[in-house]
Amino acid sequence: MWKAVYISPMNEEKAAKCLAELGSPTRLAVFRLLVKAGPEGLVVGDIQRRLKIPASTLSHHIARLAWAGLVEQRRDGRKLVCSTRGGVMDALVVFLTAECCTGFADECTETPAA
Amino acid sequence: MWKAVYISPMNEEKAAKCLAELGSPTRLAVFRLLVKAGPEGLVVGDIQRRLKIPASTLSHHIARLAWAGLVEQRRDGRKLVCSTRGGVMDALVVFLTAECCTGFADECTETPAA
DNA sequence: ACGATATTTCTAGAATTATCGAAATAAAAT
DNA sequence: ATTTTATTTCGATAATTCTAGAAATATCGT
Repeated sequence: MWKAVYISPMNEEKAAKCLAELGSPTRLAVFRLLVKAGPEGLVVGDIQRRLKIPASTLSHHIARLAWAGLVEQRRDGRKLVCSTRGGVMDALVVFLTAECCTGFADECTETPAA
Repeated sequence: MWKAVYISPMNEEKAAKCLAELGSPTRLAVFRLLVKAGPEGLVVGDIQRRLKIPASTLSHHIARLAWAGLVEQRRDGRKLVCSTRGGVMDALVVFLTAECCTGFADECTETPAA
């Protein structure tokens, strides 16, 4: 089955921004949790309980993911639901595939045996 | 045409490392130059001339890319040839696609019209 | 209005990173 | 041997980022 999806525009600058933000192990963990959670997202407190990091630290990291456009937040009462922003990660993957992959993967120095 | 390629193993920790290193605009630019250059690679001095950054700064960034396993260097006389390490970027893209993409790209908040 | 809950903002110290000139190293050319 | 070319390592400074406690804000339930 095929599906038409909108991939948000990506360029080198935006890509670097996304890559840098995802480059923090903590933020990558947060982001992966949100991906698994799907469009319904996760409440900040749930993320905190799962990753066991102080609220202020987590808030900082979520803010950065949001700043990079990777995550969005919507308020639901006193809870803040976080979810990934559709299309951005897809765009990043498309960008990396087109601009940063060689297609020469088998010229790798690391052998499958190793 | 299909081609069998070896994709080096990837995990969250390694992915974060690669993402962080590629997250620097300068390093992303270096890496893209090397991708375009292909398996033959580029001499450090050539990269320096193209990007116009001081040698010591460039050396630092290349060292980080190498540390993350994204780039390798081989000596050719007094020149150092840099090239991307095959399979790593491919592995990163595979990882991101499998672990960080939702498949819900069209739930994007940003409309194509905008 | 008050207390409880959810989350952010403020603040600051510690750690990391970026930048680049100067000195050091390595290999080639003379 | 000395000089020239190519690149790295060193060292110092500036800037950024991480971390987390304390205080502030916002919302809900009573």
